[in-house]
Amino acid sequence: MPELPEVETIVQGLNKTILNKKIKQVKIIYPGIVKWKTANFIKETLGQKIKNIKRRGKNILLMLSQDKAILIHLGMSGHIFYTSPHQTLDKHDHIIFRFTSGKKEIRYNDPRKFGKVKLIDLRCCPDLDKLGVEPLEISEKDFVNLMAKRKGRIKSLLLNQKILAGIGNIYADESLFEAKINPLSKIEQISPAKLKDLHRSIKKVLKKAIRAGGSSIRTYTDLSGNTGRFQLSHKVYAREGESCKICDAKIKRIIVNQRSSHYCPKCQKEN
DNA sequence: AGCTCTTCCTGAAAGC
DNA sequence: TGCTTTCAGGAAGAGC
Repeated sequence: MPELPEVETIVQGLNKTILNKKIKQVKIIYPGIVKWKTANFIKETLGQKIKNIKRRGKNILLMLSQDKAILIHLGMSGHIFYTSPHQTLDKHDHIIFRFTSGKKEIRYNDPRKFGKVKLIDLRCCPDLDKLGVEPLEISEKDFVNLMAKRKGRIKSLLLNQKILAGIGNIYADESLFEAKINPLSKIEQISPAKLKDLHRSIKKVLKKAIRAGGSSIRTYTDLSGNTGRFQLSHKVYAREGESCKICDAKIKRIIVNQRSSHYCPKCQKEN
């Protein structure tokens, strides 16, 4: 599941490989991923230069001009590969971008087809406009104020892209463990001091994950097919039944708002 | 407003 | 062994 650190890693990789390259060919094998009329998408992107590559939440933005960009959201199982054109096509390769320079091409691969690719105008783009603040950019004060305005369970809030953009299930669980907050906790019951802990924890976890090249739980890899290393540092995610690395209690998994949540019942007491 | 359920989709894992 | 069922979850939308 590509979340902020994985997407950030991919964006860094793209900046090293396709920056300033001009799109020579766009092959759409499975049009369902492209949320735009196929012919128009090809017409609008052909001949365009990748002027910059940015991340916003879990979205990858291939900037074609000041206002125009190709937006890629990897969904659950989306991959971007930078590979030789001679490489045999995988059955889940859906889109191919070829460039006027360089020997390799970009392939969008997505077994579960939850991802999307579209051409957007940044002056008016609901996909981006609706997103909340970047968790690595928000100040402690703003974070506490943002939380204070909200009700409901802290876990759901962390997953809500309209409030904080980029955190998914892995980093929500890891951040809550780091801050010693139970995923079921109601926001209004969490003290400002604890919210400050959470703010610090989110940044710490995300930064560490970016440095580790993201988490490879099931299928995530970078552009070259290399796995990340942060899964080795996970303290709760996908560790149900295993021992807490701090207190030795057994890690529990529960469902919070349709999402599985992993936590240590001893370190993260409900208040 | 927030919670729950549903849909999209397929590979992996579990169950029989 | 091999078939069938369940589960995983990012995001959106419906209904409460």
